[in-house]
Amino acid sequence: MVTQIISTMETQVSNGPSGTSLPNGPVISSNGATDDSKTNLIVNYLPQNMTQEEFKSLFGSIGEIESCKLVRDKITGQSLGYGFVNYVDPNDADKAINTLNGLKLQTKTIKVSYARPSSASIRDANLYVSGLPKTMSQKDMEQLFSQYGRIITSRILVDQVTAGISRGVGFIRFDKRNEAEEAIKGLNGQKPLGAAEPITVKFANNPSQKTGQALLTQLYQTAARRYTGPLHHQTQRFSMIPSLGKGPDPNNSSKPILDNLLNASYGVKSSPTLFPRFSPITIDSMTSLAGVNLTGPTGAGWCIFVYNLSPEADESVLWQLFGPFGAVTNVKVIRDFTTNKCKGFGFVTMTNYDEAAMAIASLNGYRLGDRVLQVSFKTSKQHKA
DNA sequence: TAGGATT
Repeated sequence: MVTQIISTMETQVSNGPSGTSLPNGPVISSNGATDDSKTNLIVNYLPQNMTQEEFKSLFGSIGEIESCKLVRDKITGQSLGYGFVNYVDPNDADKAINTLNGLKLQTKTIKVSYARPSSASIRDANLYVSGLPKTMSQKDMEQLFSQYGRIITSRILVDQVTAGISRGVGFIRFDKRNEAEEAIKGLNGQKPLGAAEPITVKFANNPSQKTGQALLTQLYQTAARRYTGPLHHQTQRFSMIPSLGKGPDPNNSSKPILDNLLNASYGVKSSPTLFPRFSPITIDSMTSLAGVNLTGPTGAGWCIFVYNLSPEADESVLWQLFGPFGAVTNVKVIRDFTTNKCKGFGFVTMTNYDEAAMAIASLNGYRLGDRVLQVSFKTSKQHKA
């Protein structure tokens, strides 16, 4: 059965660093070791096909990175959908959380938060819960489990076809493994207050522990994508565009992501009716232009010219706009040297032609606040201008 | 009855 995630509600407990802070630069403790609790971030819910390079490019647009790593499966090399970014400056880590947490990339909404110090005690602390009453919300479930420790994430799976009815199964990740153990002891086989049936609580399987068949399937898909490009879900991708006009994801408790940065242009009435719908004609006409006077796809990918950005626009705006369409390798806002304000345009590099074409077809003419964007493949003529 | 949260 097809399922989807209800949400990735944040817990009330802060995941932030503790201890004394310095205004700038790495924090050095008395024993000489660097304390990266204010610079090291964990990034979750990354798109499956995002590469290390794209990952670095996205987070490097915020500030200087000390190190970053997209975590991969040791055997298949596939992304595990999360990674770490350690900034040089704690202020940039803070900025990355404020501007990139909640960013929509393809079908995912990424989560950016401080990484907890690595420790054996925080591993294998994820629980699988089944037999939950269908009426139990994510909050209800957290309330039930929170007596056993600090909850890092929780989710309830829902049926897609019945528009979000709980399937009665979910996950609870505790901060510490021993907290998860206590929750199993206390809740497995117990009936929640008012429930007719007892719930089952056990350690979740590690998602990377796949069956041989699943591994083969994954390897096959990986190989197939090398030749045919990523699988496309155009309807899904397009359905995300009107959401640009709706502001931050209400399921994500991050601060209003881009509102401040964009003169609240995401928050006001960016009418979906003004949004140019997918047009096969548009795509065909662009396809016919390929190779005529475009700069792509040399090396890094297809370069896209974005015109009529506001003076306040920054790189995260471009990630926000183009990320949902596919692999973005680089974004650049062109700024005035003296004022550091955006000069009204920028560039985006996308790996795949069809994803770039789709982004252009969708975003050219898109109203961003009180501005109408002009989006096209970068041409040699524009390059000279 | 199945998510990609610790390099």
